[in-house]
Amino acid sequence: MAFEKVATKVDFPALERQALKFWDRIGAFDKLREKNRGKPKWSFLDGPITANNPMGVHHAWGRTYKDVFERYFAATGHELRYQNGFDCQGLWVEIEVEREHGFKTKEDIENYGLDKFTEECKARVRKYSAIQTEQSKRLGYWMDWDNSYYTMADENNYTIWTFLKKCHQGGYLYKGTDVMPWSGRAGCAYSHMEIAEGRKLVTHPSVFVRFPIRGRENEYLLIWTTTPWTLTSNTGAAVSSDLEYVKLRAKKDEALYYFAADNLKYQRLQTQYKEGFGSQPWPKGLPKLKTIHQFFQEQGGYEIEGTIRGGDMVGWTYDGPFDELLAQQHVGGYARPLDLIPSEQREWSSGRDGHQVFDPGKDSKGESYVVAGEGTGIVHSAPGCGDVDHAWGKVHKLVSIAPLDEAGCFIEGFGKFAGLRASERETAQAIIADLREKGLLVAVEDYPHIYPHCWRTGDELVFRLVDEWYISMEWRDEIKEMAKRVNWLPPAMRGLDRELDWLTTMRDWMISKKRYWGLALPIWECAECEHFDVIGSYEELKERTVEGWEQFEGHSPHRPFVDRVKIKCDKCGALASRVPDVGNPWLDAGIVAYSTVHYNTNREYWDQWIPADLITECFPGQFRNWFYAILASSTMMEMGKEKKRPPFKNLLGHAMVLDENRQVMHKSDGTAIWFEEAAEQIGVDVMRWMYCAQSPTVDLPFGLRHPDDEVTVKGEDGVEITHTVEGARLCRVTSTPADETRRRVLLPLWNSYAFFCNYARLDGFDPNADAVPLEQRQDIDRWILSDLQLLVGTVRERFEKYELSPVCHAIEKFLEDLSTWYIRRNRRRFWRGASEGDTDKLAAYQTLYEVLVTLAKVMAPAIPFVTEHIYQNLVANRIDGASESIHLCDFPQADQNRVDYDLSDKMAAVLKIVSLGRSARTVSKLKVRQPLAELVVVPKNDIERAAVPLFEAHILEELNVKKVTVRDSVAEMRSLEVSLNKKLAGPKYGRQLGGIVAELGRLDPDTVLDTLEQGLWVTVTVDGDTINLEPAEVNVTKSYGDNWAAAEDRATVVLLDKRITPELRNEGIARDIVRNVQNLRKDAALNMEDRIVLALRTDSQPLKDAIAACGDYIAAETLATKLTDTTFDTPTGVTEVKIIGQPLRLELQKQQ
RNA sequence: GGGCUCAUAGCUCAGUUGGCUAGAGCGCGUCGCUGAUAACGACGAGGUCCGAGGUUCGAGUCCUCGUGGGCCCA
Repeated sequence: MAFEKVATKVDFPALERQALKFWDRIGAFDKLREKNRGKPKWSFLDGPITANNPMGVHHAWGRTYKDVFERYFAATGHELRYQNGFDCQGLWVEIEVEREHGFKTKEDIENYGLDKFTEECKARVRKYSAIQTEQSKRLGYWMDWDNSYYTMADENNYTIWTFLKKCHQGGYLYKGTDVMPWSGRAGCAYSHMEIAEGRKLVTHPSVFVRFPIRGRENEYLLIWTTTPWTLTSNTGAAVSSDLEYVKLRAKKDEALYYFAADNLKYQRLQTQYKEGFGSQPWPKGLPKLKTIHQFFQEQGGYEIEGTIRGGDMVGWTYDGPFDELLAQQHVGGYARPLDLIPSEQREWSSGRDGHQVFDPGKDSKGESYVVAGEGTGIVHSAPGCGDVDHAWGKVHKLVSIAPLDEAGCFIEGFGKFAGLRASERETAQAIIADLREKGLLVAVEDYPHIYPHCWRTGDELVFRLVDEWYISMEWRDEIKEMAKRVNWLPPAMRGLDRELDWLTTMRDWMISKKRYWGLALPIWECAECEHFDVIGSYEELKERTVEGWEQFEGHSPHRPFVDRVKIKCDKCGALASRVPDVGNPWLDAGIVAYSTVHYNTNREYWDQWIPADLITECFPGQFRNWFYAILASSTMMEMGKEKKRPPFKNLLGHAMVLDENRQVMHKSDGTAIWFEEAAEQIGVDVMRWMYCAQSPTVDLPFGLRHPDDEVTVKGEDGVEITHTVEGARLCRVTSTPADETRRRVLLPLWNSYAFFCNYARLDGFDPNADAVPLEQRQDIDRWILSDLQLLVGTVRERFEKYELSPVCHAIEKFLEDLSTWYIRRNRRRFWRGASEGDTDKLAAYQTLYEVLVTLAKVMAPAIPFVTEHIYQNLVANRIDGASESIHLCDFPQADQNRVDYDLSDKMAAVLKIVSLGRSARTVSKLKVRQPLAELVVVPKNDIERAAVPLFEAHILEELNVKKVTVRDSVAEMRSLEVSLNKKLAGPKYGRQLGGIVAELGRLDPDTVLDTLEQGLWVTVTVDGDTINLEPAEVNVTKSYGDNWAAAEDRATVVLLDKRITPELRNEGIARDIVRNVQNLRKDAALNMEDRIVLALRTDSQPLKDAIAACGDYIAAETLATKLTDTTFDTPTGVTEVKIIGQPLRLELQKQQ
């Protein structure tokens, strides 16, 4: 069966949709799994994708990696699991469901009903996981889509219970108080992992406040803060013992102030004022910050009365700014009842009685915590309002005063501030007014800084003392050991270093969240004695239930049903209830190396698939998210085992997808590109190649979405798509990088394939014919086949190392050689008319056929669609016993016996010589159509020397010369002129310049050239001085006379004979005529094989001469049966052209 | 202030264990090819490989110190 004709214009998205249908029809994926069943396993573990929104192009990079590696390892004969994962639980889902209902507060949810609410969360996850599944299929992502895992599944949740029980058994699980970033709107704390998402530049009123020192009349500590509300809860003032503090006497009221000497004239945020905060500029209209010196000058001036070391201030006590508040007067701190305050703190004095100056000491690197700089060198400390303060307070016995409730508002005990929301601007103003009234306010200013915000509600976060559940990180060293057993890729990312860095600095892991939709923490706490226990499985819970089981049974372990189950307290026998908190979602994702591989339910299966060979995800954030969570989970699950298993062997990270201008794309401003927009406008193969070829360390500038330019794209079966699944209007997407990729990779591949097919089809090439033995093929055939083996070897090697970008670059290089040299050089072998027993032509077909088929197989993992199309036309149904789909074929093997390094070197030499020859033509303005008599090559080595005769025919044809000769030296054809580079030498030698020039002229030019080529200095003697001239200071100009055009590359020289004889002139004209006739044939829509009669009319004698001399050549090249100078009555084609500036009329008549 | 990371052509980036005469694409300029042709190619200009030291026979590559960007954490 003949090959199908291939159009040179191609609609890639349409072709991709055909391939999808084809795979569906033949059940390609199932057949692949069947083929590989029982073979060695290659295990991929998917990091769950958040099933909360449709997929954008930023998701597609990682998903492409996943598919490409899976396809490669399937093609090399491995059994795979193909399990995709969806991340289902957490605040992000709640927020969207809340939004749909217009809920504002947590009460709204409780009033609505937890059962209905969590059911809707589940429904949302199901909806978007279905959408993402469809989108992923369009990406060509081959997965076992009916078997995706969901982190909300029972097995996932119960396996986390197992994990948490192990934590508890190890003594690592505890309930703690800490100061956590808290969102009043969301009503919950954020773990430190999460707050990074919402950091924004904002301006807050910051205050300089004075604290009266007790026992020192009219003397004050000067402190500074950007959060005035925390002053209500001040209990301490931190200084550095090593720092020098000034005593400043203000003239206004004779008050004496203490603060760090360096701060007096310190210009705060000076860099930011000039250069902005990272990428964000200094806020418009905000004045530059003043120095403390300026404040006091403006208030009447000051005098410095001396200095004091911080160490001498430690132990001083002072009056707090809000000592009148009830909260400040409560022994042991506020606002917890005394019996819930840790016992060692119960004796501590109240805030009011405990205000003191202390030195928090130095950090692990020996640096003081308190430094001069932004503030005053005296740091206001409120252990109930700041995490650092909290830690200091524990050490220095400063009580915690916690002013805020769940909504972020002041509680009772804070006087007139009760009920005010801490993050409101008015609250700060009320505090400031109060300070002013009391005479404690020294200065107020607007201060810009980057401050954490709730990443979902946009609320400013406040720091709040909370009860939360923690996993202690005492075992962090064991996680580090686990991290070290993993191969972190790409090496340039230094992933291990980053992870170890995180593991070193990370705090205890806060795993609770006071919300509704998520893992039910399996912690049951006794209402009477506060004893708690952790349940490790469904069975264990069932066993220990004393109440509520019947209400829970049959439900997933989610709120509210699991909350109904009560157990008996081990300690006091009272009823214990589940703590109402849900779990941190990274627990859900962290456990998947156990839960989804059935650790608890099918250990044998788990044994076979873990550790996974590969995980791959987008880098930013994952070191403290999934990479961390999965390592921590596995470390705990393996604890106590003799042979501890890492969850995976290789971790491949990649950078982010940005827009074409390297800006982050946002859903909110319409710049985020939806997957289907890109897929149907750009084409998935193109996108996939972009992702694969990109270095994983570099952000990918994908393209641009034009939110004002709405488009309609054709989907499957030609159905028009106008909106995304979520209802967003489809918009135009442009991408210069994608256009370039298509032009540079996909089109050359396509054109090469089309070229082959269209000739093979006319010639009736039979791919099943006996192969022409290698030794009977041309050298150029053996060369491309040799390079093909090398390519296959390289690709396999890089794939095994998970280095996709070099795979693509090697393929691109090969494709370029194929397209611009092999096919270009061999075109005539395919064109020439069919004749029996033309072995050389058959060899050309067989060579190109093999190259194309192998190349398609090599490229198939990356671009599965177009390679399938090529395979279907070239192989399937044409070769006996061929696989049905390219993705059912084995990945090519390199055949070392066909590698010929010597031949590759020689071909590289030819390419260089030809390039030099073209260069010589270019500089002499001798176009290639003009034949020339001779090319002289002076080779630089034996490879070049041998390459010239070996590939003589190609050189002659490519450069259009009559002969090529090799010479060992061109010294006799060359004249040299030595001169001085006066621009360099002038300033250096001054007056001696003239002498140097004269001396240079006396030297033997060949010797000078020889010296320079060895990189040596040229020595001359001027007026008795020996002068050594650098190579750069001496120029040697070479010339080869009027008859030769030269080009050289170091030792390689080519010379082109410029002399055009009348015969050569005629031939050149003939070639110009042929070219114009060919154009005319094409314009007249003739078929390649159509015969013509050709009429050439001209008054120009040179043209007539050329036609007379080369008529046979012209006729043969243009398939003219006859040449004439009489025009036709009804010509098939007519044109007037100019050859060497002379007019010529061309007419042709098609022969029937 | 600390950690990580980056710095190579006008732009975006390659550059393996040190072996380099430092490359590619885009852009720019000049030109060519002409039955793969709405495709394609060649040639050219353009680099103190951020700076300074060091190790080495040899450094874009390794080390130290700076400078400047980015990210993260305080």
